[in-house]
Amino acid sequence: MHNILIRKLSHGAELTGDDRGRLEDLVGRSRRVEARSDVISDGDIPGDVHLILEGFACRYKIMPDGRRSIMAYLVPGDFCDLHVAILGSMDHSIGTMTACTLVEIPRATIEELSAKHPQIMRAMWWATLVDEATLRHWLVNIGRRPADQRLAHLLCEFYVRLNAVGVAGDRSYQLPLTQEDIADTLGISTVHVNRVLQRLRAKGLVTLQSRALTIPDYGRLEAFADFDPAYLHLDRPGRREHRP
Amino acid sequence: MHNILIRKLSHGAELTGDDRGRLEDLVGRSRRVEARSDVISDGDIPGDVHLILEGFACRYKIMPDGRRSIMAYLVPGDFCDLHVAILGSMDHSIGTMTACTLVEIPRATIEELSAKHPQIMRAMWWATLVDEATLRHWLVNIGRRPADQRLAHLLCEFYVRLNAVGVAGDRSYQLPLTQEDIADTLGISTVHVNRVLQRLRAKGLVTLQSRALTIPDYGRLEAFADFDPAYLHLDRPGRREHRP
DNA sequence: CGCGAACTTGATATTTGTCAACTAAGGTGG
DNA sequence: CCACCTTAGTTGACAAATATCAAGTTCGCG
Repeated sequence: MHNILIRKLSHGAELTGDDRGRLEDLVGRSRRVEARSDVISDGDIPGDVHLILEGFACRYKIMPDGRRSIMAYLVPGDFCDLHVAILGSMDHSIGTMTACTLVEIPRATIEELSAKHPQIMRAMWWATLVDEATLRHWLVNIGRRPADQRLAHLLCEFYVRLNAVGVAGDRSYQLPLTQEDIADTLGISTVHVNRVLQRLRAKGLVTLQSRALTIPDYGRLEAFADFDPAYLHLDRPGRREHRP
Repeated sequence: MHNILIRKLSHGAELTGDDRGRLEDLVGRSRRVEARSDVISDGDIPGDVHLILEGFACRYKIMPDGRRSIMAYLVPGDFCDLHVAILGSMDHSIGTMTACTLVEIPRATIEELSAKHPQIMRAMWWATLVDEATLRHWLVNIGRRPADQRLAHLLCEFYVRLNAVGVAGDRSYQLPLTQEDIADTLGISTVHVNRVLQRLRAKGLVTLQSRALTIPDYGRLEAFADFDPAYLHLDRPGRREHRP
């Protein structure tokens, strides 16, 4: 059941057979969370580390004036709160976009794994580093690109990440976000998202209707957005495995 | 000589005497880098991990159109490129603001430490997590706050971080940044930085002349910026140690 | 003293935000 | 199956924030 976890961590370090065995024996409770609800809230000190098995979620923070800022999206295989195992309490919330299935791994298990299985700790550290690289790219994206490129960049990132976990088609994927979600991600207003989206449509770069995003020519979108997937550290550069 | 490293890592994990001994024996070459030059460049695969002993540096990236984005500042005790030990090549550059003294720790040493000293690896992981939390806060700052609050927030962060490493005064510190640096950090134009700075001055929140920043009333600046230093995970919440 | 970099200022253009109304879509109960 | 109702998406007019350009001015330094 945790193939997805092993697959993810294998990217980050050379796991031994023992490491893998240990990970396979991990039987966290699995938990179902409905769409548009919180998995963990700002200030919580969760006793378990949550891993997404299925669904689509985000990290977000509500500011004192009520505005929301979305700082990351989480797809299957991503950890929600690995950092609390080390850092203490949550300084933001995790909310679902779609219904999600999560595994809850007791914090003590993480502690034990990291004490006794250096390669597993290393792989988790690696996962943290990839998240950090992603955040740096988001910062560049929001800080120095105009709204239309920002949006295009986000859509490219989704395309690559969703393909990597096998939940996207050849030139389209399900994007369970409202325009308000996108606005809170890119730091622009909802109305502006709407207009920018129309501009991208007019340029023939994307189509988005009833949560289905289509990219007629991915290369063109990538060029427009100045997107380079290297920072995601997914090894399949294209989208599907090579099958002879 | 590496007191500063031990001090930093001690925040992140319970180091054993053996761990500390191992860290004390670390004699990396020390390297001097002049102001306004690159320590490591985008695309490099450094053989050493660099740690700042003294001085002030930043992570930045140049975009295809020549614009620059500054994604982080580094002060004494910070790692420049811990991630390349795990991740591969640099996806951004490190540049100095002032002259800096760095230690170069061979990548192999880091590998060995992380294989044999779980607490040290854990502490380095912790350092990564703090950097990540900082990036999330920067993202919120840039994405959802107006320019004057953004700048105030940045100045608060410097105040707390510089105090924690003992290079700031009671209500002032040296800020070796030009207005252009600040612009590239906050994602606004240089001219706008100038105007916003004047507004902060007019409100009596800060003074900045010839690289010296003064904060007459830190509490007021903090409130204005909606700044909460918790994400930095430095234990001294105020600024100087309690001396009876 | 002079030179270059950093800072400052004003005028103007562009991007983005806000407000308010309206339309379309999806879900629910009758 | 339809009427209704709520939420998401769309539009226009206007306001505010920020960018750009161009011309000074000041500052630090050789």
